[in-house]
Amino acid sequence: MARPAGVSGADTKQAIRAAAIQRIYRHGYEAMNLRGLAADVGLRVGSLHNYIPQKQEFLANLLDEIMTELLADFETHMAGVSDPQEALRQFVSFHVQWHTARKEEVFIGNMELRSLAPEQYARVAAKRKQYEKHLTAILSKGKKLGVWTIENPGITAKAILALLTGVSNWYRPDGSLSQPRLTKLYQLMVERMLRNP
Amino acid sequence: MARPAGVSGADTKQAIRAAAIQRIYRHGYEAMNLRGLAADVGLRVGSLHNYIPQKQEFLANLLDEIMTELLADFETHMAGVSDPQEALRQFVSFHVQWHTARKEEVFIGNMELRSLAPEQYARVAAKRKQYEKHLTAILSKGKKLGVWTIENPGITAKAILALLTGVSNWYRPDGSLSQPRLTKLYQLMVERMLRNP
Amino acid sequence: MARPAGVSGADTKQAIRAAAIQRIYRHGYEAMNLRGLAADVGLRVGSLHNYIPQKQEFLANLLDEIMTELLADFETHMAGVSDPQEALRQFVSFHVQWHTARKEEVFIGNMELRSLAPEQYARVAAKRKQYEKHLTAILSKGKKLGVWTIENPGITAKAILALLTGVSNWYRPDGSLSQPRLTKLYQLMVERMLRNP
Amino acid sequence: MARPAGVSGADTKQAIRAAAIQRIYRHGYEAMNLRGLAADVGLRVGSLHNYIPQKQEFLANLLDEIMTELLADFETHMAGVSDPQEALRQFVSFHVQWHTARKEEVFIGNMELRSLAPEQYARVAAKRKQYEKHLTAILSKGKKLGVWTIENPGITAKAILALLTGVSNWYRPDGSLSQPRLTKLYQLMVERMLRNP
DNA sequence: TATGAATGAGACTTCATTCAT
DNA sequence: AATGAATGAAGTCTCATTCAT
Repeated sequence: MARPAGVSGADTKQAIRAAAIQRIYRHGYEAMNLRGLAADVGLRVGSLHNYIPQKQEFLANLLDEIMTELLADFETHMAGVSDPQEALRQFVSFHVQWHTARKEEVFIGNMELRSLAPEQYARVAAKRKQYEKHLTAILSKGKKLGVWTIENPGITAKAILALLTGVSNWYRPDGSLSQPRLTKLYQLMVERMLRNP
Repeated sequence: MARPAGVSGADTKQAIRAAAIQRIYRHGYEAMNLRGLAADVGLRVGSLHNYIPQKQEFLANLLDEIMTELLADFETHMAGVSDPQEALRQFVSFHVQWHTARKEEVFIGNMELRSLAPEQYARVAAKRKQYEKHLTAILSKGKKLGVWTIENPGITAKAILALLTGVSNWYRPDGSLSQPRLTKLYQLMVERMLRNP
Repeated sequence: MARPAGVSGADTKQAIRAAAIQRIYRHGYEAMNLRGLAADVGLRVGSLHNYIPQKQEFLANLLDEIMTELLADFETHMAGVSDPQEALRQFVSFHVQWHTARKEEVFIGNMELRSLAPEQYARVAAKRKQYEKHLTAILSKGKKLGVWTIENPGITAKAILALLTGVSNWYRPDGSLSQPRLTKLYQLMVERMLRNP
Repeated sequence: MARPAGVSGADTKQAIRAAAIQRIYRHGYEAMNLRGLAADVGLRVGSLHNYIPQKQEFLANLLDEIMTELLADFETHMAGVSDPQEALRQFVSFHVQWHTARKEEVFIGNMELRSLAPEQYARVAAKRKQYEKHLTAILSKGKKLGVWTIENPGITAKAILALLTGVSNWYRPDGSLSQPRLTKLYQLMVERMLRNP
């Protein structure tokens, strides 16, 4: 069959992206086969190749897009904030929100780096590092201003990121904990960790 | 061909286990192919089936063994400790040590659950949950005794686990940070998080 | 989309033909894919089907056209020649010229017969045979008149054809050898082969 | 099924080689699909990959082997011959014999070079060139000694090769022409081409 | 006339697995 | 215990072809 009436390529592309994210999240990139992905969006496997010429490139682009969006959203969120204590609160609220709202994406963004070719890896890992550096910078600034006691801002940043990212492992939007309450909890934990004695 | 002189089946089995852990850690279970695994230990793929009759079962057993060892080691480590503050310190030191010394194993123990069949999954996940419950119990006890301010021990346990487990993402044994210093750092962070105001 | 200004269907058809000859010459009919052919002439593969409804038929027509042109040009070239020695000289000059000027076409005309369906094959091969018969007739006539010593005109014709056609394997129009000189060389070689002792 | 009783890999390898030569000869490398090749030798397509890991490499090796054997046989045949007239006679008899006895192989050795990757091409083409140089050397020597009138030994070598190789296009071992007679015919044609006037 | 979307057949290749030796 | 030979299912990808727009 040729092109069905009223079908737009852009819609299909979005559907494929969404389906791929779910499959990669649940079973990993290697286990995501194109046959299943095609079925998810109502295509035959041959048709998928109009949208995914190479599975490997598709993954690299997907991860790159995710990290790019994360960074862009982050910069929007943090615009105009300079006080480190406020910046940290905003960082936590941003991170918790993104990592609960788009947990599948951040999960594969962290996990499937290992499935990339070296050059692709470098491209995406650099963006991941950049995000981490934003947090390190906030901590360093607070340390310099004396608002927190931090011995090693680099390690502390990694620890905070691990702590916060862990939320995506268990949070359920339909659970008993509201987003604002959740954010508050994590802000408290992080602030206590840095508190002057 | 007959068995080459000086080679014991038990040695080969250990070598296969070690090679498999490295491969799964680096590229995931789905991407670990038996041909490559066989090559790692100097066998042909046909011979591997003397040790690994089924790839899927092999993974399930591997994950089960890892969790079993973790729990056994944990119980040994914690024997005779009952004070919650001391218990928490010991939990942190144990966890950090295990998750740096055997980071590949804990990583695949967390990640590759998704590659298990439902029944296998249940078996392993139960042990993982059991480990988490040990921490929750410590926190609950401390809360009851009033040594910490904890609103939700369940969530706090998850947060602490995420925080601590994160160490396996970046720690290098040949880096500048010694194990005791690392442990001390994480103990401090965790204690501050729970400290009464 | 509508037809771009200044583009005529006949031009496109010629461009496709030229591009196809180059691709078939260089990598063979089976390796010529329509996507690449379309790209060569600035079209998408879907548009190509306005000009090439069936790849297989396209090849058959192409080969048929080539042989038809060869025969027509040959008959024009040979008009009015009847003396066998002069006829042979004209045959050589014609063949060398055609097989250097249009070497891609004669090459695929010889090689890609095997890619035709039986019925298509018969149609084209008959024309090829007809060309060979012209040479055989010249040789037979010369033998009867006693101007050459030829034992087997059929085999000799095949040998001369192979000898002459070989020129297309190595001749470069921008090389050091001029067309007239080249023709003279081959005329000499052929005449010597047939010379009375 | 596993290994059938009494099957040797070496036999299978030879059978595959023979079947591949026939298929490539008849329809070209691109049109030779592994499914059909497997069927020819009574295997499933998956089994074929024990012998042909990569189709492309297989072709390159095949062509390389053919040229290597041709050169080796040639050197054996020409051992101890130094007089150029005798050498030319021996060249013709060798070439005609090889190109009738193994015409499929020489055909694909000539034709399928174009299906090779550049590096593979260079490897095989060098051997082809080497063979041609043997003939050029014979002609040059005869020219220097004054036994033949040759203006351009390079072109003459190409012409002779084309003439001789053409035999593989039409010779049938079960035809009316015996091998010795055939050889004699071609020796005569070649000698006449070079004869002093 | 040109395009983009879709198809289905078939290509090469990978892989876990089986089993006679 | 190890190997080589074979299998079949499944994987990614290519391609000629169709057709609504």
